[in-house]
Amino acid sequence: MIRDIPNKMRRSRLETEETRKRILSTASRMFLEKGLAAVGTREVMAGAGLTPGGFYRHFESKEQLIAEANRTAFDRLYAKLESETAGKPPVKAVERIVSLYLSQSRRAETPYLCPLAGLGSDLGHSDLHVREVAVEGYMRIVQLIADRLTLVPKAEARKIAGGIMSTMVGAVTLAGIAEERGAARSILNDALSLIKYRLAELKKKRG
Amino acid sequence: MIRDIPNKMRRSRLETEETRKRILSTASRMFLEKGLAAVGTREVMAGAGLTPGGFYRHFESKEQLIAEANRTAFDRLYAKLESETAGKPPVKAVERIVSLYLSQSRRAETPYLCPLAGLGSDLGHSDLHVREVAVEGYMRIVQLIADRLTLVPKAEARKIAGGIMSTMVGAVTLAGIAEERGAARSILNDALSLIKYRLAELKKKRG
DNA sequence: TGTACATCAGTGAACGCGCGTTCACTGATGTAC
DNA sequence: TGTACATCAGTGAACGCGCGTTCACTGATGTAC
Repeated sequence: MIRDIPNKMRRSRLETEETRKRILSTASRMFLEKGLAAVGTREVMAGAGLTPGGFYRHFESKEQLIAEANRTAFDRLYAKLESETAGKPPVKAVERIVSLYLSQSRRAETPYLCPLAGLGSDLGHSDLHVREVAVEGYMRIVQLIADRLTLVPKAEARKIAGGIMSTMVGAVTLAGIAEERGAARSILNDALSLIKYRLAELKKKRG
Repeated sequence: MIRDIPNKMRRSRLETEETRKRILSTASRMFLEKGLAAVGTREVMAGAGLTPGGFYRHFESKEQLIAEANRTAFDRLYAKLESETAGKPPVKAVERIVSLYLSQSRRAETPYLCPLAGLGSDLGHSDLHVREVAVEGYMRIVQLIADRLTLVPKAEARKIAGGIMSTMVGAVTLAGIAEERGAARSILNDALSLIKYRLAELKKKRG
């Protein structure tokens, strides 16, 4: 993982850009797994194969790192949900999104993807810029879902997508608390049932 | 708020018990408002009119305080939801619970009541004991809701209550991020719509 | 009921640690001529 | 194209702060007789 570039070298612009992306990717993963307060700038830099001081060549502060790492996470999540639903019929696409979203967990095979689910309350206590990034990410994903609910008018699709999003965020958050207990599974199942109930009604309308 | 007991006095057992309750009540409020990491033991003690050192006469560690403060918050929430729905018909009672739950916010008039909503992801990153208290609190509230869905079999009522709980927790968490933006209101409205949609079906069945 | 003493709630200073951040330094990169 | 120099990515030690926690101390409470 750590590249074998000799130390104390100035890097080319390309390498600098790659380093920055590596820090963001590392930070994004660590924040989602452990929470914002529990991950320090040293730990992120070490994870990216660097020493503490270099951090401030790329970011002004930890807050800025948090904001950008979350943007990175939202980008990755959005791209995944988009590619996994490409070409699928409307309701099936949404069901796929819900299935993917609800499978986020602390387990290594299905790591957290969405800052809203992995860091929800942390984000609520963060500064304005971090919250803006989070709200923007929320809006984008709600829109992605709404765009796949083509059976109903756009305004209604957006409302339904918003409701689904709240349910998914709550379920993943709660399952994260109840992990390693049977409770986690039933929390996710109950949330899935509620969402499917609403989607079933849409199918009925069409049919 | 601070009682005028002279300093450096040993307190009677009654006073000691009152002090402990005051610390828990203060901590509970502060944690819900600011998050677990952002509130220190000093700040809690000062809020309760005490000095830092006294903390360890009542609690073994900050983790223990967190666990007990959350239990206190769940007790208060449960009591409120119970008293506010006493004597109400089934679906109306659940609608009342949903309305109360969704009105939690950072505003002083409607402070956070539920650790799951105010501290969700923080709890997921806490130690086992804290998570156990949270899961227990979750279970109690789900059961409270299920007990008010008498129109359907108990197992189904529990599933529906679980789904509603995820939706509410997610919505309040997201609204907390989007605060001071129009988004917060629409997040809560969309969640309410999804829940009402499910409850409407129950009423239909009965009628 | 009165006296002597151990208990322990609360004080406030101090400890040690980890954190975000700063800084002097290094030396290849990129640029100016 | 070649040379001289400013730039700046990365290093690793250090700073300062706030945190959780500890501790010697105080003196009223509660208890033993």
